[in-house]
Amino acid sequence: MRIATWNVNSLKVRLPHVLAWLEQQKPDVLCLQESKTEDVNFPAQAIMDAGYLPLFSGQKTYNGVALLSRAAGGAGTDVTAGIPGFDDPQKRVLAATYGDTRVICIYVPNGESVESDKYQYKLRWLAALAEWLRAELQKYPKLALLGDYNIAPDDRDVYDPKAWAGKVLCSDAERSALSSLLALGLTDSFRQFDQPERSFTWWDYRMNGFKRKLGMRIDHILLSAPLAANCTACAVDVEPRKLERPSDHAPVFADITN
DNA sequence: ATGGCTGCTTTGAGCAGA
Repeated sequence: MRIATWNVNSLKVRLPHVLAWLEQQKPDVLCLQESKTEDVNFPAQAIMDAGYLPLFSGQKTYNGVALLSRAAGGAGTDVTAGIPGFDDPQKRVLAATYGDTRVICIYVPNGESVESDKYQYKLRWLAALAEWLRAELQKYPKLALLGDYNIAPDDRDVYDPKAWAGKVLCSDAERSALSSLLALGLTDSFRQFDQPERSFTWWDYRMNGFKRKLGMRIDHILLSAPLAANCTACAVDVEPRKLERPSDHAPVFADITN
């Protein structure tokens, strides 16, 4: 199966790009973040017309996550929105089971800056996520955690690591929180394979960030051991970032046999 | 040089993103 993640920065604006990408890449499950769409306005019909079944948890203006799965593979089951026990009005988590694979779509808080209250919220949020995942992994040995983590794991994932040292997305506490997720038994599927230098998933709209290759790798696919063992590829597809009115993020996909 | 783009919002200046 092919699983993928894409922060679309408004599904309303990016719907044509998403439909084209589904047609071209034919993922079995695509996780979306920043749909910025209330559920009542979710473009479910257009998604279904493209041969996909949508699950969504959204709100006006900010956040919003969705899971799109190939209709032939059936709808997801055991759907969970949010982190159980973590009271949060922000719509950032959606999980569903496809066959025997648990797919969890996450939109980690940005954090704004290490001095911000939003940074503390980010760290609390990540701690709650890790606690919940510990239980999820017990229930679902085949688990994939995909999304916008808003964390660059390593200096090679940052265009200018010296300038970003200690800053939000790169701070020790954030990288430590990511390590805690990996310590649960998850693998960064992207680093299972040789990758081009300067592989990124987000580029600032300003200052021609994309053309100048000034980006960060902050969107990730983490796989539990049984899935990582059967993962045959993981890559960033930068093509949608070249389109008119692109999202500032590019999609990432992973291929898993069986 | 704290800007710069983009999307959104009881429509227009301000927030948020990263």
